[in-house]
Amino acid sequence: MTLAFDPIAEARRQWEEHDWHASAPGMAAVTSVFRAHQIFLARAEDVLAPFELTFARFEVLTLLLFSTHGALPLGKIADRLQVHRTSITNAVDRLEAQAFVVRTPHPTDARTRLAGLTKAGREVTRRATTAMNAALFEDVGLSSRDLATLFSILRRLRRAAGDF
Amino acid sequence: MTLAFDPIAEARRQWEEHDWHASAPGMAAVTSVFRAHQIFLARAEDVLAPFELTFARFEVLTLLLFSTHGALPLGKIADRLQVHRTSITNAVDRLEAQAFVVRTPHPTDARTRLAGLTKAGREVTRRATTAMNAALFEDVGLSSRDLATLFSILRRLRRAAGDF
DNA sequence: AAAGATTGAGTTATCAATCTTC
DNA sequence: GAAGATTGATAACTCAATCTTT
Repeated sequence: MTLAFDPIAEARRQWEEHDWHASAPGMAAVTSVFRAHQIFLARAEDVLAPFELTFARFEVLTLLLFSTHGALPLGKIADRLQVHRTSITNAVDRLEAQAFVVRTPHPTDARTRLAGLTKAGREVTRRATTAMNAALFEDVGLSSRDLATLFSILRRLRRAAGDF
Repeated sequence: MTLAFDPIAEARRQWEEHDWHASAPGMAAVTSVFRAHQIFLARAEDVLAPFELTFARFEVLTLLLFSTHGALPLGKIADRLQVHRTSITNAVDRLEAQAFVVRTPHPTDARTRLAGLTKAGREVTRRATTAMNAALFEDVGLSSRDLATLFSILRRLRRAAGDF
């Protein structure tokens, strides 16, 4: 669906017309981020579909792959991924049903459960990551300079939001 | 939940360690966009909650408010908002239940249905927009220069994705 | 009482299939 | 047959409430 005009620039024009000058740049920027997210998410899901993975589950898998012991408490995963704990319960349920992950008891705290990669999980994560690199991350559709600027600006935003 | 380090910079470091140098900047940029989306969405939903609106429904309302006749075919709304038609059916169902919107038949094409704002819908949209401007768009947490740069870079991305 | 995890309810999104009208 | 919209199924997220363990 290609439009004959930039819909966000059009919205910004509307904002200006209503004398919301102070809000127009912020509105345009925020809306642009929403649309960029939508574009990237669609591409990512396309890449991951053959592996029977969603982006949410892919994030859990990569986090486990890069963690020191290949296993993490569910709450820790939620903190790192900045989502609700129940989302992780759900994601791990599905990953466990796919035999990519197993829940194991915490060695010293019986309340805590660890999610750990299985052999199959480690394998699919490697293959899916390779696919994501090739199909999305290596060619986002922006110049190196733009990528660096984008990261830099959004890092300030994340900093201001208290991420780190 | 504040971490002692920047989780995305940490992920980029992992990518470098695995010799995925060509993918690291793209991964960091894409992941940053995802997190920025998450931050903005949470803020927006907080602002809209008192009006009993979600961001998805707010988008439909503002589109109708700014359309010439205050009413649009459902398919047109889906095209402009770049979402699936069924999402609009669902959103309009709820907006209609809230009496913010009414479905009316298309004057010449019986297949098409128009979604139009009610008086209450027009009012809540105005109030919600004012709140969104004050609480989010007027102070995104970035400088004017950053906002402009962000918009400019993401416009190139949207252009490359075929949005306009 | 507090922390970790899960269950159930409610919302939103997509997809496939269906229905009506052109 | 194609276009516009809806219905039913599925996935994911959040929230409130609950259960177990500390």
